[in-house]
Amino acid sequence: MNVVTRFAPSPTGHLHIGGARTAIFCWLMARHYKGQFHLRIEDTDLLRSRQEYTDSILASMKWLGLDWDGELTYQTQRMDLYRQYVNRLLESGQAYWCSCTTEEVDAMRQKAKELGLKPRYNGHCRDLHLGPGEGRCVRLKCPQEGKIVFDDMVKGRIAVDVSELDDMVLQRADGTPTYNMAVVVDDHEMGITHVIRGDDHVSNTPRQILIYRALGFQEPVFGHVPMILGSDGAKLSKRHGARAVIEYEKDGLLPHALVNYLVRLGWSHGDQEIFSLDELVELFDGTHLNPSAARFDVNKLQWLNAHYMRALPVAELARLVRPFATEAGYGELSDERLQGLCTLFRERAKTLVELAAAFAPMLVSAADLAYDEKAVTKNIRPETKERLQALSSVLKDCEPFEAEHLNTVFNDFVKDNNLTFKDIAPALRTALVGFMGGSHLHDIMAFLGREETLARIERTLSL
RNA sequence: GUCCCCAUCGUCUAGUCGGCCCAGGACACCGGCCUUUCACGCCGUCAACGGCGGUUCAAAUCCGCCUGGGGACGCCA
Repeated sequence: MNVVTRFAPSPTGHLHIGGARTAIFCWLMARHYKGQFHLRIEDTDLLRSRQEYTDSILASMKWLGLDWDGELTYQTQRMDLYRQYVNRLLESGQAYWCSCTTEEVDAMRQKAKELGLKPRYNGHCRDLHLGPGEGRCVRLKCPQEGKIVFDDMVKGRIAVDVSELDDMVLQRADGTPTYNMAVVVDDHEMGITHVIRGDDHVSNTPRQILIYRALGFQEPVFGHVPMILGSDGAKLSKRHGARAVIEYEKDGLLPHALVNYLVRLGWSHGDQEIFSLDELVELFDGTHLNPSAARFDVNKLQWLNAHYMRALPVAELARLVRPFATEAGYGELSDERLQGLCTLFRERAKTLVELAAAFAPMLVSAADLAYDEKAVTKNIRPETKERLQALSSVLKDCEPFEAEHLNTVFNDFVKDNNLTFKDIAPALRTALVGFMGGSHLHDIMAFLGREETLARIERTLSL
C-alpha cells in the first residue's frame, strides 16, 4: 500500500503531547508501510506564529526520533498556489464572491440561533454573481442537499448532512486562504494518502471533502485520533503540569519512554506494554486505534521511564544524566565516576533528574555531609559508635578496598563480633550517607574510597 | 440551541465479526517473599462491562432509548 502521511503543526506554541502522539502515529504509519512522512508548518496565522516555536517543534521532533522526508513546507510560502485553486473554483462557478461584512454574517448567525437553528451563513451573495472587490471574500458554493459520508480509520463511518454546513469562506478579504482551503490544497499537492490528525478536526472533514470534490481531487483516508485528557478527565491544561514535550525532556524522561507511553495510550497490541521502536514500526499498521479519549497517567509514564533507564547500558545512561548532573552543580565528573554513580542509583530513580539528585551525598566531603536528624538519633548511639570504631580499624587495613571484598570483610566483622546486621548496618549507613537510603553499603564504600569512608565514620563518632 | 463523536477495574487497555469472560494484562494501591536501608525482582489481594429495554438457546460483544463525557458550529488553526 502506498502511504504518505504528514504532521502539520501551527507554530503558535511548543509541541505538546497530544500533537506529539499524532505525529508519532503518522510517522509510524509511514515507516510501517515504507512510505513517506512529511512535515508542514501551518503558519498562516501571522499574528500568533513565531519562528522560535517552529524551532522548538522541530527540536522536539528530533528529540523524539521522528525524522521526516523531504523539505519542510511552510504555508506562507505557497500563497500563490492557494489563490490559483480559488480562482479555478471561481471560474467553474463552484465558488463566489461575497460582499457581506463580518457584522452582517454575525447577525445572520445570531438570528438563526434565536430561531433554534444552526448558526449559518444564509447564502446572501450566492447568486449575486459579484466580482472581486474591496472587502470581498470568496465562498464555496456548497451542495444544498445530501450527506457527506466518510470512513474514518479510527472512528468508523461518519455521516453528516450538508444542511449542517454553510458556504464556507475559502479566501479572506485580504486574499489569504482559510485553513480548510489551504489544508486541502496542500494535502493534495503533497500527495498525502492518509490524513491522521486530532479529534477536534472531525467536524472540519465534511467541509474539506466538499472542497476535494469541487476541485476534483481524490479524497485521502482520514483518521481522527482522540484527544489526551488530564488525569482528572478534563482537557489538558497548565495546571496538569508538563504538557509540552520539551518539559518532559527537562524532567529527565527518556524520549523512547515517552514514545512508548504515548503510542500505548490509544493503541494496543494485545497485552504488550513494552515496545522497541523497531517493534512499533513493524506492528503499527493503523488498526487497533482506540476511538475514545484517554487520560494521561504520569505513574505509568514514569514506570516505563524507570524500565528503560534500567535497560540502558551504563555508559549510555551516564551520557544522558551528565547535563542533569551539571545542572545540579556537581562540577566536573569523569566518565568513570559518573558511570559508578549510575550503577549505584539507577534502580532507585524514575527519571534522570531523580538519578542526578541521588548523587548528591556521594559528592560532598565528609565535613559537608548533611544528616537526617531522625536517622542520627535512632542509629548513632554510644554502643553503635563503639562498633563503628571497631569496624573503622578493620576497614583501615582492608585490601583491596573494593565492593566484593568489602562485603566479605563486613560480613566477617558482623560474625566475629557476634552481632546481627541490625546492630551495625543502620549506623554505618547513617555515617556514610546521612540518611536511611542509598545503595548497598559495600558499593557505597567502594565508590567513596577508603579515605572518605573512614572520614565519614570518624565524623559520626563525634556527633 | 443544533450536529458529530465517545462509554470495560482509580488509570491505560484485552476482549478478531455473540458462547472458551461469574471478564485477561499493565500502572497505581494494599499485603507477602527476598533483604544490611531504599529500590529492583518475585508472589498475591482489591477492583470494571454507566442505566433501562429489545434481538437470541446464549450479549461486555448486535439494536433502541436514557444518562454521562468530549468535540464542533469563525474572513483561528
